[in-house]
Amino acid sequence: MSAQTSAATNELLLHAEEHCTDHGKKLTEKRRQVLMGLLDSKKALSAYELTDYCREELGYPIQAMSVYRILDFLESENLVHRLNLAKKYVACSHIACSHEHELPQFLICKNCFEVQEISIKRSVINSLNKSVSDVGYSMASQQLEFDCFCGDCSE
Amino acid sequence: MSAQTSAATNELLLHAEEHCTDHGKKLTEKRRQVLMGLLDSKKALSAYELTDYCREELGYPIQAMSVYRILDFLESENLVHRLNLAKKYVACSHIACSHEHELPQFLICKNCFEVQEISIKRSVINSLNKSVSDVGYSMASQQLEFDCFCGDCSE
DNA sequence: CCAATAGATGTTATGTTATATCAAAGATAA
DNA sequence: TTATCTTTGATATAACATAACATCTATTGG
Repeated sequence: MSAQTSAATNELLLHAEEHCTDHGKKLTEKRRQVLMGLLDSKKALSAYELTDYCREELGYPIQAMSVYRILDFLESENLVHRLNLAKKYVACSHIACSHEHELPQFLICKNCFEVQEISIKRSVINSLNKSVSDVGYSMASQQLEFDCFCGDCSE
Repeated sequence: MSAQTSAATNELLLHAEEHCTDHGKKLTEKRRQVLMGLLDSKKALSAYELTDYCREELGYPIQAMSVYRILDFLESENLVHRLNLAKKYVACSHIACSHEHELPQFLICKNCFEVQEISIKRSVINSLNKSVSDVGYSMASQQLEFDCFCGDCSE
């Protein structure tokens, strides 16, 4: 539909659809459009930016409320990650992978909101968990987020 | 003024005042009140919660706008930390320390917003920085925040 | 001491992110 | 095909945050 929507994006959307049906869920048209928006965008988008992007760039008008609901759904299906620090959302970079992946860590450029999904060494994560449990706490999630500057935006 | 304001809090307020004057800044009455609110509270507070706390618990009415400005000031003086993940604020736990401290890391209980300020081992931080620079990024801040559960709130 | 100035706070408006609620539309199943 | 469940629309509101300008207060130079 959209000029921006590449063959690669369509390939990923097929994977996402299969992923959903495998779980007895449906990748409806609207859900597809929101995911397409995130896949086509090269950076993290807020829910409201995503409504604009869908409407203006993809030609799919959608309401912010629906976007929030759909993001919740996509996140529950592990197709999308919510970045709490940036208050933005990104498509999972492993949609096409069939295997289970480790929990993701995200580097978010504070300037341009480009997002890099990385895997930190298990030993480092374990050290972190140790520091946390030493004071009687436990990690609520192993999904870590770090405010960064990307190569282009480094001062 | 307030029943809750302990001798320990007053001691810390004196340190804070001295700290400000050393930098040619003033810990005004309102700034003092906001800091007192954070010191008296055992958990992280949002700016709006802080206005309520100051008014209801300490008897100092203050507007949310002023609280935001004052929090900016107190943060610039390193007397207060802004927790981006929780969107809340805490008094620095090292106000009474005269020495320079390492950059802080925070464990924030997702349930009750109790905050634990810890120091993660330098080697772990270095490993993290390495993982980040490996993909061409750089950390925007070494102040790390982790969503956790405290001992009481652990499932 | 007083006027000029800088700094702090008051006040109002608005922007951004997110949730709650109920109605309508669409899909699924008995 | 009617009943039910899921999805989406629509509206309202909450929570968090900043912008802009007015007013008040403290400081300082004359």
